Amino acid sequence: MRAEVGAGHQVTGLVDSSTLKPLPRRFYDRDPRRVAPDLLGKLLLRRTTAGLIGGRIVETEAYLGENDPAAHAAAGRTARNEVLFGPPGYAYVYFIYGNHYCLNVSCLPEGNAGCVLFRAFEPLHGIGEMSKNRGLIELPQRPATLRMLASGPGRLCEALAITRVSDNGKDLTGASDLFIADDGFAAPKVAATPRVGITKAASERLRYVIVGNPFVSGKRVRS
DNA sequence: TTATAGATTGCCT
DNA sequence: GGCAATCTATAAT
Repeated sequence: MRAEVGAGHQVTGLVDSSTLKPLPRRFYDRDPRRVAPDLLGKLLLRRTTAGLIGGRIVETEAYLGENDPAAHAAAGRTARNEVLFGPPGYAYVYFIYGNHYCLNVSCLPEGNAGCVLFRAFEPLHGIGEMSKNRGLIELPQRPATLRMLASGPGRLCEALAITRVSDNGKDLTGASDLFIADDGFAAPKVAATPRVGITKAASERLRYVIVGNPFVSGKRVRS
């Protein structure tokens, strides 16, 4: 039997949003292989006119910059990826497969193009608003349908209404509407697995998940 | 200028 | 489990 959703995960409950402050820039001024696992358990949030929406990050991937063949930065600096080469803590949003956006945060100092891809979060705030953004008519009640909100990088962006035009280059550490916060929750157990959906450097274990969390994308988490 | 692969998702069998 | 959708960046003519 699968554990009840939320049990063991929504430990801290819903924190007063006014107390949540963005993680500082220095958090991102490190190797993405450290930033990515450290982001697990943090909150990815957006302030909207309908209130606070988002949830707890449960899955991330590290991309290492120009020397990582799977990274967008591998081709060098272009108009598309220039945010990656800038200072840490900024949103890099790109459009993929003609259908979906993906959200990353730049890491390391200016000139270094490392980043972390956000792949999934556990919905906590604004379930109704995020359902609307995802085009879901009825509010999800069961784990299986709650997973449809933000388990996967494309779904995650749609749930938060993230697009390249509106969010690429946005400072995630400042007073912008999009930010990442620490509410004190600590991920019980973290695992590193191969990255998803890539063909180059596919054997590198640079995908990080909260072990056993039902909101991780894909079918099953390897431990 | 044309071709192709892509850090995905959802619908079909 | 297979594959179409749909568009963009980049490689190939």
